[in-house]
Amino acid sequence: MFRFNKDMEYALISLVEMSRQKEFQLLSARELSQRYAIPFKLLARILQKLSTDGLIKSVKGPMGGYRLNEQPENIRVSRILMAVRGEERIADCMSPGGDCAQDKIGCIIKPLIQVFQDKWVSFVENTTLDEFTGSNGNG
Amino acid sequence: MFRFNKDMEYALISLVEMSRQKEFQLLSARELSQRYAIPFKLLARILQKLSTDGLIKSVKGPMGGYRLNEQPENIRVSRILMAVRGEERIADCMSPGGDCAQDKIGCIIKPLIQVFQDKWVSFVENTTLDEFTGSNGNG
DNA sequence: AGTAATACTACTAAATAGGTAGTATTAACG
DNA sequence: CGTTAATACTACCTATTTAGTAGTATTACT
Repeated sequence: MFRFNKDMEYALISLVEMSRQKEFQLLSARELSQRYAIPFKLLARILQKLSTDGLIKSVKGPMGGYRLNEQPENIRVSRILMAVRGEERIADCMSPGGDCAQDKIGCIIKPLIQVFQDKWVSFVENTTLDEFTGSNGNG
Repeated sequence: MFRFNKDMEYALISLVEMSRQKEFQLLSARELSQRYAIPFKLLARILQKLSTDGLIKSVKGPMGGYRLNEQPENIRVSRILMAVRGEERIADCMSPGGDCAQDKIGCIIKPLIQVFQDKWVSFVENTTLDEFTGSNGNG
């Protein structure tokens, strides 16, 4: 819980790598897959999601590949999450149809969850890719 | 991903309910389980974790139950997470042994993940139970 | 035509989350 | 002192989600 899953990790790796490419230069799924030992088909599927969203541009055929379709400073983490995962709620409690913890009065933890939800959204909206393209860890 | 799971929901419900009790008054797992239609044994197990942690105090025997062992304003969400789930990392990338996305230089997304991790920790450290004991939603 | 790339969909395996069951321990109460 | 109602602990099972695999279609460079 509260973890980046592999899909998100792979998407982030790909986007950071693309942000390091020269402008208009393409990066193929095969190249990325080999460089980071990511299963090829799995990675391809994720890149296709990013492409469908418009975050990256795809070029088919030999010499094809992907490149960023936005400036890194305009790529919000919220958008990456949306492209990879679609709409998501922070708890069942927040669902519209509502698998909600009801007593006779109402959902007792909804106010709490709402505070979390709001802060979380604000965080992912205000964090962009360019914050991370600088120095490299060695983990 | 990035969701409260049921264990956390049940823990939050229980703690908010206990914070509404009169001082030293006990609330039993059975009562909570019935009030919110939470499976009894499952809830009991979670309450035992909170009790082991010291967040709540347990009293055995007939007329027994649980009560808060701390003031709501001193109960940080980080502590509830720790009690229920134990130590957790925001991504495999942050593990010490490190299932990390390595290229030849180092882990390419570690700086990014670290920013998230830090902000997340600061958030759960600075959010306490008393922020939520006020008005009730009707979810 | 051959090949190397993306696009799409179905399926399978592994891991996690959610729930069930049974037994032990404790303490109030008649 | 036995019954009962509570917590404590552990093992197990099921459902859902995550992660990975496979195959085929499409596109475009050579």
